[in-house]
Amino acid sequence: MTQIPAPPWRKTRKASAPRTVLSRDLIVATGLRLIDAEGLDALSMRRVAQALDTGPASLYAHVANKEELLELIYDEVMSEIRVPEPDPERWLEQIRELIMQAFLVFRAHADIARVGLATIPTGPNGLRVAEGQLAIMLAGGVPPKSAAMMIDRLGLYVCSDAYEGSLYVSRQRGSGKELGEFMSEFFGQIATFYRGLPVDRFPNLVARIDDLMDANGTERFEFGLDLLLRGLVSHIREAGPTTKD
Amino acid sequence: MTQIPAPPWRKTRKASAPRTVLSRDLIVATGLRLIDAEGLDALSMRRVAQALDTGPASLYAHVANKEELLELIYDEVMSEIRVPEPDPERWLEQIRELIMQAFLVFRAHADIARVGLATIPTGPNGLRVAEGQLAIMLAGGVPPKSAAMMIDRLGLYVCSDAYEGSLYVSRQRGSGKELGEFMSEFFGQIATFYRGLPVDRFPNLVARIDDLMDANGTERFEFGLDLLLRGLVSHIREAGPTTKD
DNA sequence: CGTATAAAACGAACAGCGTTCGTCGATCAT
DNA sequence: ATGATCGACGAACGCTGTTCGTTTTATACG
Repeated sequence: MTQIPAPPWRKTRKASAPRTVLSRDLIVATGLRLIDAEGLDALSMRRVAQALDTGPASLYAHVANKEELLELIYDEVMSEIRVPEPDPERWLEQIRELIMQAFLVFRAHADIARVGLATIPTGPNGLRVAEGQLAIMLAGGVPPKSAAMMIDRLGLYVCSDAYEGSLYVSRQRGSGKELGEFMSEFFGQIATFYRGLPVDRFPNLVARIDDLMDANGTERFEFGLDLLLRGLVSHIREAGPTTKD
Repeated sequence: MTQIPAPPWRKTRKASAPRTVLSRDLIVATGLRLIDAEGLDALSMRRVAQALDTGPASLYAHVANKEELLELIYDEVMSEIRVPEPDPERWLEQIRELIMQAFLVFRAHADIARVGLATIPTGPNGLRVAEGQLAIMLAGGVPPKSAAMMIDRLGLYVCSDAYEGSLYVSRQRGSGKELGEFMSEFFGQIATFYRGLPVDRFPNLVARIDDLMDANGTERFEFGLDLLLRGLVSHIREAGPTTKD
């Protein structure tokens, strides 16, 4: 909902700040900074309050509870996603690029995807991105019902993949090691585990360990995204591309 | 020195109360029962211990920590999934049926999918299911690397969808209402919210609310699964179905 | 049969969590 | 100047996962 900002000519008194000046935006920004720096697990109301040099109770004047704070932070992250003007000729590429962009944004703010997975987007930026996807697909001639479903599935896919990725980051954070070292060590252990499995019960797993292990996160994500988009095209072809609503 | 009589508050021997016999399996079974009955959020080490008429510390003799307990419960749930003997002619249907079966199992034990999403499967049943998928796809002529990726993506998809579904169950549980009533009320609120959005900023969302809202969980899941499988077939056709490893 | 030893069970406690309550102090309209 | 309103905040509640040190039990052995 578009809300009218306070007219700047209204008395800006404020100046004298005897108490610390809290605000919703400041709390959200601080929360996001903490998540980026220390991870979602480290984000507690107490921690945010501490970073703002106050007590936890003070936050509740601006934010209903932790869940609302997380949703606000999530929407703040979504603001980084840019949606293009729909081009009917390039709708498929546009969707692919949009989703890849979202993937990269979630990667950058690793842990925040855990929040998105648990939330129906109602913030301005979440709505903006959904509207953008829908506009692109409708412009490209995707049947409305399929487009609506697709938004849902793509959103789930992006968030869930980023979520999975964030778990490794969490573990790495807990281990204290550097990321590259942690990753190779971790996957080395997994590979060793798989290699030690009884061949009679898991012949294919053991035989294909290298195939199971060698793709990195981005490759896996793009593979799945490619499947979903190929599938959509195939689905449209079959159902008829010019279905009326 | 006068003999001090035994202080009456000193231990009274406790009578002969045969200690409860704990075991890993019993703890896991109890944990699963509690999750089904009260939800994952209600599962604490204290709650499990209480159900077994003991203290939380007693559990740690059989289970390393809460995470390990959850993984054991998760694998226990996976034991309900049956994998068929690979039939090269029917590989695609077999995969589809297997994934749908997993979907239904996760639905039945609502909250457990949250654990699966956070875990690389290393339990016997997780491995069994993965081996089964791989066997079916390899028998069907899917290139090994694609099959390996597919296992990963399908697992992520099933868990993430079930996870999302479990969130509604959690909220319903918290609200105290009956499931059907809660669902229709909840989605009614969402629809109302979307309908109230400013049309100038979100024209397509507002115009397509019914398309966005009307599919139920199972339809959405099958839609996405269909996309992934269509995409796989398309991918194989393009890359060549008989690629050597 | 009595006793030593290892394993399991356990009570209590620690540090941390989200959230609420009641109070205090500052700002603003009158 | 004064009363009302609202943000800031200290303290507390009930909960969490986990650990420590101790007690109790079952088993092995002389």
